This record gives sequence, structure tokens and C-alpha cells, in this order.
Amino acid sequence: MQTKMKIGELAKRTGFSTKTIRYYELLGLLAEPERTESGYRLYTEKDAERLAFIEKAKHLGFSLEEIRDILTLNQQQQTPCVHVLALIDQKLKRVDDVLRDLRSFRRELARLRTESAEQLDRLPPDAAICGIIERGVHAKGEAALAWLEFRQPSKHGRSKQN
Amino acid sequence: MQTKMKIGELAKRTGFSTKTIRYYELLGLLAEPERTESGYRLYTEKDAERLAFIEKAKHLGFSLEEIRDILTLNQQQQTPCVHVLALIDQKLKRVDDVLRDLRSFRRELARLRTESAEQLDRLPPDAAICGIIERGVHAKGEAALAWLEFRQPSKHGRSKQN
DNA sequence: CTTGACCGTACAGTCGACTGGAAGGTGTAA
DNA sequence: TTACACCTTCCAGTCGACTGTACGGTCAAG
Repeated sequence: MQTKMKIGELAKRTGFSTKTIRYYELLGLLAEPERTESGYRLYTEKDAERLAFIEKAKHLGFSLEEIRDILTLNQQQQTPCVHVLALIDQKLKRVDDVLRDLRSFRRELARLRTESAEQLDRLPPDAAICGIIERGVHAKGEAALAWLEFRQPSKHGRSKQN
Repeated sequence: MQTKMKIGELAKRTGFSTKTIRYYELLGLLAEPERTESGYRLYTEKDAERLAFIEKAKHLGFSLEEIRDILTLNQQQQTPCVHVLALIDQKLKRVDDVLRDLRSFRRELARLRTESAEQLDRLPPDAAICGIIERGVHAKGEAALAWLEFRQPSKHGRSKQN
């Protein structure tokens, strides 16, 4: 088994850039790896798995800090099960809250879309700024909007080059 | 009519900070206002309305750049509504994507909870160090466990002080 | 005439998650 | 030997939407 690989290899296998991998090490998401005599980082399958976990967590909207905490907790295996179960409950509630906000937001958006499309023809051309927004929406999903990103996929950060 | 007001007054009426109002002017969301002899900005009701519009649009998830574009389009006497309608469609799609992910995750999390609770019942309270985490991360709910630390409310950005 | 609230500009810093580039060392194939 | 890909560290820049700080001018009350 030649399980040891250099950073470029790990990058290719995981889809993260070498830059990002070093950055994750800096942040404490990855352990400091073994080195060759000349200083090159040497990684194992464990690191690849860890990066796969990070990718999933990221995709679900976790910050790197949160991911690091989870990883650390996992490594130490110190937290009692009861406590962890309580944490799960807490997070379930949180997810439900967010779902509720998001659904309400979706309804508002959909309603706005329908009304707007149907009124587009007969909108007076001198509507103050934009009839659609002026008639507006009293968004209830404030909390959700605060942290969820509905904008276009960001220009940077999706590239995944090595 | 005392319609003219200085920036602090406008800030109080709209809930934006004076900093933010100047910043919006810099970005082109607000027109350069009239000035007093000594250089103080003088605003009118129009500006307050414009800020109210900006607030609504922000609430709907538009970026400042998008809002500026809409405002600019409007000033050129083209109805921005068609443009806005397309933007709404984009956001709807994005919200739907997030909703799908979140629901799938909720299922995972709920299952992890059930399994963990069962496991807890069968074991003495502090026998295992933390089987939940091990099982969660390495066996099934890999992504689900990540949500244990589900996003906290963000620290900055909600303040609105003058 | 001073105090203090308010206004002005200009520039730096914040947050998260990277990315870019400089400057140099290593490893290998022609 | 030279070319070239790959590796190293370090520091700076990016994006959006602000906020903070420094330093100074304006204005009405006491």
C-alpha cells in the first residue's frame, strides 16, 4: 500500500486546492501532517476522508470554525452522550426554525412573482420606482436571510483548482 | 413644510446609520444631496422613500449592487420590473435548492437522534464515552452530525446604530 | 467663550474563506 | 546541465456591507 501522498495528489483526489489544504491546516481542520526529509507534507487516506467530511459539512452550510469544533470534539471523545443528545435536540429545533422561515420566505417570493407577472402589462409606466418591490413583502424570514446566501454562486471559491 | 433634514435626522427616520447613508451615496444608491453653505447634507422625503425602498429590497435578498441597478434603470425611465422579475425567479430557484438540502438533512438528523436515544437507553449513563459521535460521523449521519453546531446568529450586521 | 452634539472627509479594519504572487528549495527526465 | 513541475513559507488582496477611528469644522445653548 502506498498510502502516503504529497499535497498535490491529495488535492487531486479531494478536489480542494493545495492552497486550501494548507489553509485548513492553519485553521486546525487538518492535523499537521508528516513531512519528508525535505519538508514536503505527506498525507494518508485519513486526511482524504477528513476532507470529504469537511466538504459535506461545508455543503450543508457550516463555517470552518464549526467544522473544526466538531472535528476536535470527535477526536477527544470527551463529551458525554447525554450532552450530545441534548445538542442534537437543540440543533433539530434550530433547523426547524430555519425551515419555517425559509418556507415563509418562499411563499412571499412566489406570491410576489405571480402578482407581478400578471400585473406587468398594466403597470402604469410612472410607478414610483418599481411597482413590484413597492407593493413589497413583509418578509418574516429575517433570521434566515441573515445567514443564508441566495445570491449567485460566488465568483471565487467555486473554482477548485490546484 | 420643513422637508429638508440633515443626515442624522434621516438616519433616525429610516433606521439606517449615518455611516451607512453616506456609504450608500458612495455606491450610487442615493443621489448626491443638496448641501448647506457649510457642507452639511440636506435630504428630503424623497430620500427617505428611497431608503425605505432599499430596505425592502434588501429584505427580499437583493444585493446593494442589484438594488443600485434597479434604481438606475428606473431613472432611465425604463421599467425595471421585467428585470426584477427575472431576479425573483433566480432567488426562488435558490431558495428551493436550499430547502431541499435542509429537509434532507433534517431527516438525517432526526434519524441520528432516534438511534442515539435508543442506544442511550441500553447503556449505563456514562459507560461509553461517546458512541453517538463515532456512529454519527463514521457510520451514518456524517453530514448530520455536522449540524450539531448549527449556525449561530451572526455577530455583526444587525445593529443599525447611529 | 466654551462645551458638546452634530457634521464633514479620509482611510483602516472587520468577517469568512479563500486566492495570488513572490522568492526560493526539491525531484526527475532529457 | 538544464528545464520544469512541484513543493515550501510569507504576505497581500478579494468580495460585500458595513463599522471604527482620527481629525477637524459648524452651530446653538449656557
